[in-house]
Amino acid sequence: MHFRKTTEYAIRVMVFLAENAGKRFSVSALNKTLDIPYKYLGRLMNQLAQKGLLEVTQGKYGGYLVNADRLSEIYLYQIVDAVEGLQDYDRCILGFPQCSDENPCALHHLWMEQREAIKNMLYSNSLADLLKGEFSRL
Amino acid sequence: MHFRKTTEYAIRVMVFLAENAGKRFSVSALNKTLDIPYKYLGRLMNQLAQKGLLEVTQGKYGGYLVNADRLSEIYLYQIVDAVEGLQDYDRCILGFPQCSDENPCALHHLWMEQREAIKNMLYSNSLADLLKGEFSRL
DNA sequence: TGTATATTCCACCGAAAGGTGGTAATTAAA
DNA sequence: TTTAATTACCACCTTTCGGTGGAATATACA
Repeated sequence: MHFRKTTEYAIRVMVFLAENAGKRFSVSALNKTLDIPYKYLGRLMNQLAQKGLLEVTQGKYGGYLVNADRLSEIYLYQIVDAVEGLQDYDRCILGFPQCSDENPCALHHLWMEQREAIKNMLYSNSLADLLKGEFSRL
Repeated sequence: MHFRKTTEYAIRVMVFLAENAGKRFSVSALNKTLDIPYKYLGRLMNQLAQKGLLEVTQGKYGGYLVNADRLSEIYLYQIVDAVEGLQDYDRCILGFPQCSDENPCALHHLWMEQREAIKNMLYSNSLADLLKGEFSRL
């Protein structure tokens, strides 16, 4: 049970940029401080920028940044969605396509609880919440 | 956020054998009813048998079974451990090696809650609990 | 003891995730 | 207008996971 490594990277970068909101960082700067492979990070940053999760400027002195006034609009689920998608959170843990509340598999209720709790965590916490250290629950 | 496919397969088989405790099934029988690739399943069954999670007899009319009186001794965490290991449940969600309760990353407390809840689910529910549909929490 | 039906074991194949290399395009500023 | 620093893009490499093929081994029973 784990997030993809790429998702881990994405959250790491976004949290870092949130902590340094408004400042612009090049890929090589991020690479040095965050210990994420340079080239792979470059591709990831591009992906996050295209999803609108951060702002990018090209050319010399260019780089990536997150604006301070956007921190409360960027939720964890958006980061996860941008890199690995959210499909997993609607899937039967045993992979039974017919599994549902009405026709539950042996782990359905048990798993639903966990899955919904995680979903809730992802949907109710923005970057701003993380920085404050005051976490939200729906 | 998901279990490996192999873990899904393992839980699926174990739950099925639990529901049919005491009966012996060949790989091809399991393959037909559980929709898991024949050859891959064979390897998985062998692995589960070696971990002591089920009993196997070789040769004609051989196959795999779980004894009814062992259902309350086999916990979900053992199945997960047998196939993908339990390392993930002690890892920082951002991959920071120095992350701890004293020196938490921005998601530490939030993530700990979820992680511990899942751990708790895995450690407190046996196959017997699943069949009864009466789930346990520590 | 021969045969059919099993598991076991080993090597390989294929797809997906993670990671690298090279070059083109973009831009600030000397 | 040239140069340096940067992102963007494309193709490829490596590792891991999921999956397959085939032969060796075990065993019930006719």
